[in-house]
Amino acid sequence: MADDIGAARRAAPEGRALDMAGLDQALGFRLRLAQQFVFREFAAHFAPLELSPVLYSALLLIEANPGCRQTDLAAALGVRQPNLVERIDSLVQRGLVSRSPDPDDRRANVLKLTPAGQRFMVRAHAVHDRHTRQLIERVGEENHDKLVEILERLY
Amino acid sequence: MADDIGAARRAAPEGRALDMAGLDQALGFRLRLAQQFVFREFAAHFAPLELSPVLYSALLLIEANPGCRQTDLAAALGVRQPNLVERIDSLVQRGLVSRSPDPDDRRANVLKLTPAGQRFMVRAHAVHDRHTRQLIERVGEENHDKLVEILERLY
DNA sequence: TATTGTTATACTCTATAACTATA
DNA sequence: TATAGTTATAGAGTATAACAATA
Repeated sequence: MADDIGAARRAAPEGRALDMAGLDQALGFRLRLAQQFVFREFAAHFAPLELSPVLYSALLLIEANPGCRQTDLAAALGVRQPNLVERIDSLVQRGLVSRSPDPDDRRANVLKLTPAGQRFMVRAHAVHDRHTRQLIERVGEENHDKLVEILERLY
Repeated sequence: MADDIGAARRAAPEGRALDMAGLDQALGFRLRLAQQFVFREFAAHFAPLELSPVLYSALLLIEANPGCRQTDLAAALGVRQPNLVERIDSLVQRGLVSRSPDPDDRRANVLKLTPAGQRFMVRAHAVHDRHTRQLIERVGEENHDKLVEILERLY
């Protein structure tokens, strides 16, 4: 008997599970783990396209709003302007986005997809569809939709 | 008329709202904004205690699992061991946690709350309760519970 | 050989202040 | 005066590799 207990202990040396003390019912804790998971899945899907969530979101909004300005894009993405500059730089350098001064307001830049950027987005949309379908498979379509609805209400 | 349009434009210089192109229905996008919001609220509530979400979670688990090891704590928190070391350091330096070598396995450390740490957690629990009640007020209790349930299923 | 804790390091995301050029 | 974009910088959070001590 004592040997069996010892064997069980040796067979499970991956560490002892802790009493979670209700932490697993805390919204902030769940949000952090869930976001880590979803972003890891996103990164795995989008690795071939070398797109982070914010880069994909930026391309998506520029596609839907050709001629938009960086200020409005930052506000829509929930990112500060200074943190958007280098990311736009990278999209311009990759030939996906054009940034040109707005003739009506020469302080502002006008953002558009280049033809290469438009072709690139065909692939990106397909990858995002696969990513989304995988998430829906994981939690069920009702739960997925409910999740988005409540999260939208939260913020 | 033209003057009115001009006035309306000047009265709303906060920027133009963009076509969100379905981005606001994307789970990853919603998760990012929701987590930003919840963490900001958390930070506002816990500023007097100088606790980040991970620091509070660590204290909570040490309180519920006196004598636990850093490996198991890191696994429970969803954090890598190297990233936990300095945070434990700070809790030890603040006199809230004691870290002593495990006599049964001298590679390992044993973590416990100090008496000061136990007193500190009375305040921390009260602050977390207020934080949680505010989140529940925002989305409703049913939605809050549903949210935690689905997020738990997601990860 | 494998594991615990640690150090060093790097990369990302986020935040603010201050600058420029325009308005 | 205020705004658009930029630069510089600082602070979290997270990731891996490699090491010493111990099992």
